[in-house]
Amino acid sequence: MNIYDIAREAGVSIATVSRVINGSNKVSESTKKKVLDLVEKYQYSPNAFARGLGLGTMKTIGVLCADISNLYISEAMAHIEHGLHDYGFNSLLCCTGYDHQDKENGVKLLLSRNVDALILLGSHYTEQDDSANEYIYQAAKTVPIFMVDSVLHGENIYSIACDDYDITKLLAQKLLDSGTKSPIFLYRHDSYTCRQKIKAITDACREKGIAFGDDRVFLCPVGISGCVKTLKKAEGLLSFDTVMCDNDLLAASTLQYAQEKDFSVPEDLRVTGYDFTILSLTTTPLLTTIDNKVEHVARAVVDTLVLRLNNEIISQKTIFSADIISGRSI
Amino acid sequence: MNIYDIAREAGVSIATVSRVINGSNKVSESTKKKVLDLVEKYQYSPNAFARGLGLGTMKTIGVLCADISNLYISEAMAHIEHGLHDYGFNSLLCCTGYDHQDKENGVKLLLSRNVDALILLGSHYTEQDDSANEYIYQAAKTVPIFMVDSVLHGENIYSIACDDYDITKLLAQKLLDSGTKSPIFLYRHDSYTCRQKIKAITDACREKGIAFGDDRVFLCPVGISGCVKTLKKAEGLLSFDTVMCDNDLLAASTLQYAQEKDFSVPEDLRVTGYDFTILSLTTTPLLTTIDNKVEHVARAVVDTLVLRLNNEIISQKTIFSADIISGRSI
DNA sequence: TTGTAGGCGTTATCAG
DNA sequence: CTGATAACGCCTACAA
Repeated sequence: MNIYDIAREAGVSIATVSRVINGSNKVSESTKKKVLDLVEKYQYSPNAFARGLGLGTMKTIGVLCADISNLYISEAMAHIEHGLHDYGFNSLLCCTGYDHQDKENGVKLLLSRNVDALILLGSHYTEQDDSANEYIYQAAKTVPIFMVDSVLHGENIYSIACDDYDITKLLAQKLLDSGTKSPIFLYRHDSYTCRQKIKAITDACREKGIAFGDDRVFLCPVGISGCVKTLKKAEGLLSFDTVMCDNDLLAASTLQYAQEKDFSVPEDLRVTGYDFTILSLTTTPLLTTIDNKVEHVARAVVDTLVLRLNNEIISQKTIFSADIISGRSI
Repeated sequence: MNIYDIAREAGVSIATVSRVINGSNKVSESTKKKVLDLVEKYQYSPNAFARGLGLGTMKTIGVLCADISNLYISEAMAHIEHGLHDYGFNSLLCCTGYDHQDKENGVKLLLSRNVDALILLGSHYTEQDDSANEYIYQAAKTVPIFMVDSVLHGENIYSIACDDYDITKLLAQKLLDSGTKSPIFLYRHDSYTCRQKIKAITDACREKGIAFGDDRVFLCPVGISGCVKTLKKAEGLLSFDTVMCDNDLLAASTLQYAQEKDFSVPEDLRVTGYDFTILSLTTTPLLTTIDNKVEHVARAVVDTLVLRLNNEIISQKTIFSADIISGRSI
């Protein structure tokens, strides 16, 4: 069933049918009704590919993320999808994992699907070595790119994130002011925000005359057990009274470690998370964490994107300020 | 840059370019190289819409879910996306929420985008009143439909799920055999699996001569606080020594309630979750929960789908058996 | 091995 | 208000 079939049966031309479908007002009520009745009767719906070919768009946004099962990412995705949906856009999802080549392939793949824009969700898409970001600059020549939770400067690239440096520094200062003498930092994957956080903690420590070097930063293997193992190994290398984590899962894992060691939190060990996910509300004790405003960020991404696709002038960088959520873990 | 541009510059016809692009072997090495060089030079990639129009497919699978930020759903989605990706399919995601009309609209929307198949992810897509499932039967006339975690019988509809009834009954029996006298059940949204679980608990209780009626089944409002409130209200209505939950989040929330009331788990109150999500591993005590094999299910969905699209004969119903994961909450 | 030409189903631009 | 027709860009018989 295509537009010709409808046109034939209605006794009109395909142009008229098209007009009716697309709500042109230059159609008489009688013919409009005739056509709409047939559309209803046959449940006709125009072929999306043909339409896409003609219009040059299928109103689809490509969304890349490293891992949709990540708590923060999936929540961000929920908001983004919802927002895009409201504007009539669909989301083509591509989970790339953390490998650089796979990310590059993911971008290429979505571009080959003629998406209208690309959202790079999560701070794993900005590499420290800027030449590794070349594929993003290249992609930006084809469609506008929206970086969520990382900042990258370039034409047709828009960044929406939180002030992770500021809030982490504030949190570190708060910890140092209230008794922390020897913090360590845990992360699972390198990322833009991760680097910001490490820098913030380093700066806060320096200002208080406390040592914080690379030796106090630990990369954890996968899983809760990976984190626990890392902490046990760390014990042998240095002493620590505070564990600041790149995300809530690492923090929750640290709580499990504390339990195993029979440390009480926060008396024996202080722990902080990040992202203010549901995990921070279900642990014992509740986690002190950072609310990085996933909903605001998501809304900003969608709004910015839609404006950009309407060729309006928009800001290349939007930064929200995060909040410290006080749990019972510090 | 389109196929004509490439053809012109290469001094060949578009047919030849097309052959090269699509890896036909009936092209001489020299012309192949000439074309590929230009493809590389201009980074040419065929227009996906035109291709889709001609071939009748863009190798896209529509995936509907109620809420991608749900822990179980997002994990399932991660596996499904990954599997589809490996087979060269892309995932068009649509989060519908729990409202019936929105689900129906979601299906219609994805169908209008000419997806090759539809995955209905999560047990919220099968309504008790079968006439409410009519939209699914209708959709199945257009594309094959894959129900994940719920079972629906119909032409071109394929169901992949776990034996939620069996495992829940087993869990309930285990509880009843080890001291539980007055269980209650908590859920957040009605669903196929939810109904299975209630039935299983009811049957297990009846067999032990224990009362379990509708008065022991509670619908919780949103959030941890919603669950806590529900439990506090329940206290006034009846007594209970065990809280069986429709998912881990409700179980984790119940632990928070227990903490507030200064109940120790499992001595004063026993709690069980469902889905074996990360939550069950980060609470104190660890949750006893059900592993409903998200990875197996996801793999089966993808494999079944791909076979079906290759017109192979496949089973309409695949059921995995779930496992009880022993935590410390019972 | 290569080229020609038709078809995929719309939308949009002109005429009328 | 309506219709004829040209794009849109690709794939693929069929011919050469």
